[in-house]
Amino acid sequence: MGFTSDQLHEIYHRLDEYFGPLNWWPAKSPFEVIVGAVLTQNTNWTNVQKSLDSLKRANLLSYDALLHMPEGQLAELIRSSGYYNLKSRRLKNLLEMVQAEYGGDLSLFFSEDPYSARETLLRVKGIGPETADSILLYAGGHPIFVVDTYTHRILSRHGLIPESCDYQFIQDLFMDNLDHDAALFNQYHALLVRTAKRFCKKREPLCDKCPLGPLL
DNA sequence: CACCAGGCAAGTA
DNA sequence: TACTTGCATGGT
Repeated sequence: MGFTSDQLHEIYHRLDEYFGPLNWWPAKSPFEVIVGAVLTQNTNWTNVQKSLDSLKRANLLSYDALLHMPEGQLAELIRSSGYYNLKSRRLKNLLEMVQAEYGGDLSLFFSEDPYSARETLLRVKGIGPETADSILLYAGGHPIFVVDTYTHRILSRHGLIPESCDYQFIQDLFMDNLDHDAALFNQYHALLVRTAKRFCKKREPLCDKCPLGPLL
């Protein structure tokens, strides 16, 4: 396919000029980013924010509090995020891994080589590629590109990739053609999400107001 | 009322 | 390997 690194750079520059800096997941602790990354699986962020507020209001948004909290109590506190039983278990799986393998030291975990850390995250039940990569990029500051349904939708709707390509293919597309720069990957992913929400909604045709243009 | 939202794992053939 | 289904709340 005629997909060049020039096109990936062009997309970035058009969106960056249109939206400006989006400053995603700013001023939050790595721990809070991790919790949010699990809670937001297939779920609107406003629902996740309610859960984070509940935890914070109860003074329970901390590594030790969540690690030791009964699974059922955690489920109640994150109820608004949906799939709360599942996500309670998934959060605990993640914290228990950090406890067992890094003695509960998150910064030690993030000091690992990002590709090793990614394999470790993917071994945790409930942590898939998008959640793992969000944690590595937005909590760990590692230059790992995050792919999501929006990324897939924008590229496929503009005819740049086949509908059928998988997570790894799309991630490789970005990581093989862009500098491995965490700030760039952060902003690029945020731009794609913003663009999809405004101009590339599900079950709608190609939008002629998209800053990428109908043809790119 | 139907549909969507920053997924993932388990089951089926 | 390639589909399908369960998980669940809250906003539009």
